[in-house]
Amino acid sequence: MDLRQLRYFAAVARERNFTRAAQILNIAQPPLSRQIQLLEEELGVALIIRSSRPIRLTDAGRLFYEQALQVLGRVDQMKDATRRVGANRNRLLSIGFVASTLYGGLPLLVRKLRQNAPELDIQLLEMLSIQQIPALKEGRIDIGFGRLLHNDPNVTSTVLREERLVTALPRDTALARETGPLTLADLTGQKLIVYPKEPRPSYADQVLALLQDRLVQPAEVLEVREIQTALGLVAAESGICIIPSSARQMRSDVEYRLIGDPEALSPVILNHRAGDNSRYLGLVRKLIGDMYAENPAWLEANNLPRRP
Amino acid sequence: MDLRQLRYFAAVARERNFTRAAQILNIAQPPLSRQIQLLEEELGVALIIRSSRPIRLTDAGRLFYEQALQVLGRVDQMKDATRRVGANRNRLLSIGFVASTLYGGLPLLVRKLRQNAPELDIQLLEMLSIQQIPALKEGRIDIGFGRLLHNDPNVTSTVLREERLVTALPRDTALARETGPLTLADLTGQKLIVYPKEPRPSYADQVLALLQDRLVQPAEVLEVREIQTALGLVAAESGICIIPSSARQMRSDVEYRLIGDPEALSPVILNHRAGDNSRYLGLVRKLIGDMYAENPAWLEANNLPRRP
DNA sequence: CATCAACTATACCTTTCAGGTATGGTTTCA
DNA sequence: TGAAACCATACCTGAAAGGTATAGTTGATG
Repeated sequence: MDLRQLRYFAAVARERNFTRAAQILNIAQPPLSRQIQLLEEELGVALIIRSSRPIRLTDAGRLFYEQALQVLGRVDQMKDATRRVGANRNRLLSIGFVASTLYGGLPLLVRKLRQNAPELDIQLLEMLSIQQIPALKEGRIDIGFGRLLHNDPNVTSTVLREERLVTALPRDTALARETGPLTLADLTGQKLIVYPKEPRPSYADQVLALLQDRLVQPAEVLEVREIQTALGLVAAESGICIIPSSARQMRSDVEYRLIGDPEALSPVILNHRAGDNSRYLGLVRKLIGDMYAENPAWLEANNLPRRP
Repeated sequence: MDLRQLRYFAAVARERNFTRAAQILNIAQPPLSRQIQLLEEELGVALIIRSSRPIRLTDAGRLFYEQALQVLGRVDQMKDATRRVGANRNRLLSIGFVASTLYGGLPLLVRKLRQNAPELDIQLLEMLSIQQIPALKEGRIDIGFGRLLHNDPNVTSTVLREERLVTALPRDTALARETGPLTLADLTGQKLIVYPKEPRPSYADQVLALLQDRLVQPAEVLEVREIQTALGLVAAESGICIIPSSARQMRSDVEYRLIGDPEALSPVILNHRAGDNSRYLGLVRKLIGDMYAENPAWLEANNLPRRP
């Protein structure tokens, strides 16, 4: 399979006609026919129903068509972005982040970065904590914001803050009617939703370890792929979920209650390559320090007293 | 450019060594070298710094590397999904939706669909109202949930409900301290954020027309790409935004106030191909009817009295 | 129902280009 | 400085993309 075949297929799918598609592609009809056949053979799936005029797509073909358009669009964007960075001599700063840090200061940091270094091309990539390590080592990202400590000597980690945890609860439930913080023990017998399901170890393991250390037994544990799914299930009254405090902002139709236990914390960790002394990393560190020095409301609400 | 070149580049970028990458790819080093050169020529950008051992990537090369991995991953998923639909004889139902319908019943509809038709492979595709029309006509999607009426005779639209609008306001502002509904006239002189910026016409034009009909003049109009961006800016106190009522759930760190003017409504529209009498469309209609007949809290809170 | 135009598949041929081997040039390290 | 490792260039081969010609299929029309 290659991009050429995707382009060919998209043209046929759009036109519903091999002959016209071939004209548009500026090739002859028989090689177009053969390329589509090769594609179908590789996939082992019929994409086109040829015993009708105009031809029709199978369900698999319809799915493939939409996906092919998306991939081709992605490739075009990729070319544009690469040319932009290369042609303008822009410097690239790639930032990996776990979804739950999106509401905990990251947007503000990016805005300040853009103000302080307008020549920077900033690429934001959502990825799990454990995925940031190889990405840093391979140079795919320059810094990562995660929540999991690791022991790779090639990657340096700085705990920026310890963020408090909250329980996300369906509305109109007994726990939701409590007004003060809950304890981990209060969660005994609840149906617990954890994320991310894989790869492991992940934030899910942090939550489960926290409960186990307190000998708290949930009624059931449901593992899901990502935090948005988890919160959606909470909203649908399918269970409760423990999330970092700042991630409350992600969803307004559930209740959130702080967890009062002192160990109910999740670190926000800055990862970068060991020995990296690039000036943009220095700038990032400075901007984070400035942000924390302002001690804004969002920082105070979600975290322990700031480390010196 | 083709996928082969992306795979080759990713191997070189990973290994930092043409010779080793060639071994891994099971080809000889010189053709690998040449393919990378062809890629660089096509892009017009140097991706690799060869005057160092190990070789290094340029910034453009680093960006390209990460993007290439993502595209290759997407292609693998696409193959898997296509094979799954084709091999299992699953039927495919593709649903296009605007982001703001995500909290207005769509997840529940999808869940009910899955229960009622387990043989269905459901593809959810976020796309703007105006993009749903060609997607329906081309068979890329089967149904669409949008908010814009159109006049294409090949696409049938059904207004499911008229959803009330709310103003999203930064916290601790004068308007946010009002407790009852606002009027459109109350928004005079505010800095207004509208979305989506393009393509037009869009929901942004609906909002602007509403204000103009009431001769309401915002201080400024800021156009952004999508609702999440808009709400983020509201949270950052950069302005206010008019959104459909159910989309309140998307963000909890801003205030929302209903707009009391009777014309402050946004239709939720079901689009499908004219004459489409497939049984899944019938099932969707039935399930929607059932959902509305239950008159759940979310429906009552956000909408006008249900149509018969 | 038969015919015909439009369209897709198959057969065979030509051209292009991907990949191979051999060798030259460059970088790094002892 | 020399040698090893590694990347680039040159030239060759064969695989595959694309071409023309023709056979087979569908659907509309009389």
